Order: sequence, then C-alpha cells, then structure tokens
Amino acid sequence: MATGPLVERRNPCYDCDIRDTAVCGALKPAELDRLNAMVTAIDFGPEETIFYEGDPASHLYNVTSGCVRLSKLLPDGRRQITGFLFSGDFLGLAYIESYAFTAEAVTRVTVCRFPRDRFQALLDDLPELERRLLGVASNELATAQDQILLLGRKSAKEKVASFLLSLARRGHGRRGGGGLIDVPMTRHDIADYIGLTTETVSRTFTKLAGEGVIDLPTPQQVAVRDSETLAELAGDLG
Amino acid sequence: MATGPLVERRNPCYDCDIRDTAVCGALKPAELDRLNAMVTAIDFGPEETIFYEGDPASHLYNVTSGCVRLSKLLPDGRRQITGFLFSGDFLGLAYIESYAFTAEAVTRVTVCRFPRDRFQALLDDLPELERRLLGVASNELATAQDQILLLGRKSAKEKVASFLLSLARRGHGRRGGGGLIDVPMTRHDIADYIGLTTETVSRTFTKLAGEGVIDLPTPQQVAVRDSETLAELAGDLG
DNA sequence: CGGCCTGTTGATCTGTTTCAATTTGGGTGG
DNA sequence: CCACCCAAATTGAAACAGATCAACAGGCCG
Repeated sequence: MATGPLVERRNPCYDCDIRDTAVCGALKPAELDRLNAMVTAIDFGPEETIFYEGDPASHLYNVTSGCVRLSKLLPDGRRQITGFLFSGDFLGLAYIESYAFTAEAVTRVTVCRFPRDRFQALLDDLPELERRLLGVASNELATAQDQILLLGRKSAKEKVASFLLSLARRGHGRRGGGGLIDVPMTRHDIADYIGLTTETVSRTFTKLAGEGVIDLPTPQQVAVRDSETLAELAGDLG
Repeated sequence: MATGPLVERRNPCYDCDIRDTAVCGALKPAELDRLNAMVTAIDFGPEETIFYEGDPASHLYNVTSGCVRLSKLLPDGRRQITGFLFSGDFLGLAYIESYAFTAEAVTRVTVCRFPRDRFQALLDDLPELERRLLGVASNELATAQDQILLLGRKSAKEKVASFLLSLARRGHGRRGGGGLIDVPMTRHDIADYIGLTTETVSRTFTKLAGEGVIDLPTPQQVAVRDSETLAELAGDLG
C-alpha cells in the first residue's frame, strides 16, 4: 500500500475543468492568479493516502477527478467512512490543527492542494470566497445529518437504497445517464459507510436485484430499473 | 403540546450572560448595537417547538440557556435526533431556504433570535463574524462526524458511554462539577440520538451502574464513578 | 498457470428490538 | 397534606435483523 503522489503540476487553475462548480468559481481573474500561485495539482493512484487522521492540517484540497473516501478508525480497527468525495468537492474544511479523518483515493484521483496558511490569507482579502466556503460547510452539515438519520434509523435495505440514490445524484461517473450508476468503491467501503458488513451489503444488492429494483451488470455498476421503488425505500430524499 | 414563545424581550444583548462565548463575542460595541437592534430574546417551555423541519428558514438563533434537541423524521415516524444544543450554541446555520430539522425545547429554554436577512446583511459588513461562523460550522461538522462514527460502528454500551462523556463535556449543568452529570433529556430522546431503543438505553445504564462505572441517583443524574473505564468504553474521545 | 482479492452465498449465532408488564416519581386536585 | 394519576423508566421474555463464521466462485495480475 504505497502512498505518495504520482504526479505534481504547478499552475493548474487555468485549464481547470471544474473551476465554475468548485469554490474557486467565486474568483475574478486577478484573484484566480493569486490562487493559482499557491496551488499544486497532484495525482494519487487507487488506495493511496492523501492524508491521515491526526496529521497536522497543513493543506486544503479540491478534488478535480476521481473518488476519495474519508474515514475514521476506532482503536480496535473498526472503520467508519464518513463520506465519499467526487470531482468538485472541497476537502479539509476544518478550523483545527489536525485532520479529523483519513483521506484516501478510491480510484485514480486528482486534487488541487493549497497550503492552509496562504489560503487563509487569501480568505482575509476575499469575503466572497469565505462566503462560498460557509456555503460548502453548510451543505456538508446537511449531508452529514442525512447520514446520521440513515445510520441511526434506517434498515439495511433502506440504507442501500439511500446510498444508491445519493451515488446516482453525486457520482459524476461518465455513464451517469440512463439510470446506470458507477460504483467505484468496494462492498467493504460501502459497508463501512452505511454501518453494515460486507456480507449484508452484498446480500441486499442481490435481494434488490431479485426484486427487480436494480440490475447488477457488474459489481461496479448498478442499473436502476425501478427508481420509484428505490426512492420509496430510501424513505426521505437521501 | 402547545407551541409558541412564553416571553419576548427586546434589546437583550447588553445583559447577555454568554456574549463572550457565543458568536457575538466577535463584535465591537458599535457592532453589538447593530446586532442588538435586530435580536429578540424568547423563552420556550419544555416540549415547545422552536421551528419545524421544512419551515422557511427565516431566523437564526443562539441558545442562551436550557437544552434544545434537533431532530429529523422518516415518513413512518421514526425519529433521529441529530444533536442537542446548550447555552452558547448557535442554531440555524444553513444556507438553505428551509430548516433541515425540527428544533424543540427539552427544558425551559431561552434563545436569541435574529432575522436571517438582517443577520446576513450584518455578515456582509463584518468579516470577523463570518469567520467565526465558519469556525462554528467547522466544529459542528467535526461533531457530526464523531456521531457518524458512533452510530455506524459502536455497540450499545460504547454509545451510551460516549454519550455520557459528551454530556459531561458539553452539558452546562450547574452541578457539572464532581463527576455529576445533568441529563435533562428522556431515555427516549437519548435512544433517538444514539440509534437505540428506550429499553436498550435503560438496560445499558443499569448495566453500567451494576459494573460500578456510574451511579444513578435519579434518572436525570449520572454520577461518574470510574471515568477511566467510561472513557475506555467510549473508544475514542467522543 | 496459479494465487489472491473481491464478491457472493449459506448456516449459525447474538445483540438489540419488540412486546409486555411492573415500578417509580413528579405533579395535581381534593 | 395526602392520594391519585400519568408519563417515564425499568425489567423480563421472545423474536428478529444483521453479524459472524465458513465455504466457494470469478476476475485480474504476476
């Protein structure tokens, strides 16, 4: 399980695919220059670690492609995945000295990395950016609360249905079109995200397929057959 | 279950107990005047509703005394409490049009209420305040992630231990001193917070008492006897 | 070609829920 | 002041969802 970046690139802002959707979208050209001057684009291979829980929080990140998982560990090794990030998602939003979770690449991943102190300084000059960050934080909070509802009160089937729906909505898989969901993470990752075991996740997928709600062309692809029922199973929106 | 404020008071900022600890602590006297001009202090009795999930998010709040619970409902009535708020806690942090959860008074509660639009306008002029709000959001996010870990991966006993520790740390009960924790919420509330049933919560309390980890002088008071063991059970800090 | 990781499926086990009383305690009206 | 009333809490027995233990299949890489 090697860690460390595969590739580093300077001045990536000017040909950024996601500039408008990410926090940087708030910036005027001159401001973008300032941001660009402090950013490094980095690639990570699957299973590589971006940072560990407890590391000094020296950088902020923006995911520009791929899928990242955030996780926390209990002393005995039990793992909880607190979130999956996709292209456009912000990472490292925390006014604390060290990261509260580990961030690892699920697929091949590209991130933009900003030194925290310099980003902070930029924030002082750009209330626009800070406003945007507050919006990001607010969204993440709402997402976290949906996940709390899921973990605390939903059955295995409801959890899986909710998970698939959120993937369908957020996962920027290229094939996102006709109800075909790209599932880049393993059953184990999914289990650690929705508070189940690998076996239960697998069984639930199989059962949903048996009921005609989904198809499983491959383990990494889910075709939604009956989105009506899937949404109903999910209970709420999430 | 009557709702509605018991008492309203204007210009409450000048004799505010918690001004320094709350977000308002960032303000200079002249700025405090502006805030004071838009704030109303409101009292709620136990079980009264401050706002409902889905209501237009017209106000922001600061809890100045008592205990508030935030909850979400599934269509069939299952409830998940997403958090308890105490004196000094901010409420309504959400850049969205409607509240994502219901807020209800657990005890008698006093809140300071700000109209959202006017508060927003104040924010435009006071980057200091916005910064502070970002800090609040960041803390809430970290707390939410701890709760996700608890809900997804901890046993009933670990959940209760973690809950008690967080109460001991956050609950501003006057008697907070010598390991005596004030537990203002019912077993049912606790259950809906940590993803269990009332019965399991009750049994777990009893068991912890039987093991000499805690004492239960009354259902609303927990005396920590062996904080070492309690912390170990909680697993992490949370 | 062989080994390994991921996923699936089966059989059993168990922590927690569910269902069902019973007890406790605080508030109220006589 | 006391007796009653009701909600909250506790305790017990039975049921169940999901975990655990175990075996096996398929795909990918060396």
